[in-house]
Amino acid sequence: MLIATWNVNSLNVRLPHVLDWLNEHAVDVLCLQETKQENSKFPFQALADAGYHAIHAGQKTYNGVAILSKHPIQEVSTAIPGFADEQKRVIAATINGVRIICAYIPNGQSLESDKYQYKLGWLKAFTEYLRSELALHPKLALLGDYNIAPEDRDVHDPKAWEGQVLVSAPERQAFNDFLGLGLTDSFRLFEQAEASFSWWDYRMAGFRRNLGMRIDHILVSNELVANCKASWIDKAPRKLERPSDHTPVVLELEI
DNA sequence: ATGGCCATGTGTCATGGA
Repeated sequence: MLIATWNVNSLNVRLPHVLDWLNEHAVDVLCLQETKQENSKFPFQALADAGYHAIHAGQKTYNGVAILSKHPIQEVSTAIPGFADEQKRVIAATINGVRIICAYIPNGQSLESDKYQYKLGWLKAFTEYLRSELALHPKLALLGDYNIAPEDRDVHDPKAWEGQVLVSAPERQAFNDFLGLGLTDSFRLFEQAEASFSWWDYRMAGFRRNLGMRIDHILVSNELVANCKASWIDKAPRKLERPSDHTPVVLELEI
């Protein structure tokens, strides 16, 4: 099956892109971030018409995560248990026997910001949540906007970004802690072009000049590594009119 | 050419994104 993640930066604006993309690629599972709408506004019907079940944890203006699936969605969870968070950033479900966790990890803004402290606290709680989920579900995939570029090769200009948010040592440590739990960056299981990115700033002609970052990831548990057949970033939606600043990341799983 | 965007709602600016 094909699973994918895409930060759409407003599903209200991007729904036509999402429907077109689903129609073209027929992925089995698509995790969305930054839907930026309440559940009552979520386009359940349009997605059902396209052949997709959907679950959504939304809020007005900010955040919001969803999982779309061609297959039945089971064991839904919409938060990190025991972690009080006003922001809708996590939704999880079991699909075809695979635990799918869709996450929108906080941005952090800058190292001096309160939002950075929130990000680090969030990552700590999320890591413990992942640990418990992995114990319950050996077949697990974590998809989403991590707001972390794990290595320098995931950054267009590592010198310019050195020590900044998205690449700082504590953030990269948190990413490595995920790996330490028994997760693997599926994108790097396969040969990839240099300067492969999933996000480009709207400003400074970032996309045209490929001034991007790879911050959207699909991590898989050890038990799924052998099932991974291919992974790629689909840059096509980033070329459309009124694009999201992120583009989809896809993993082919032999399930 | 060293700037340059976009979405939202509180709305014609401020805030957040990354």
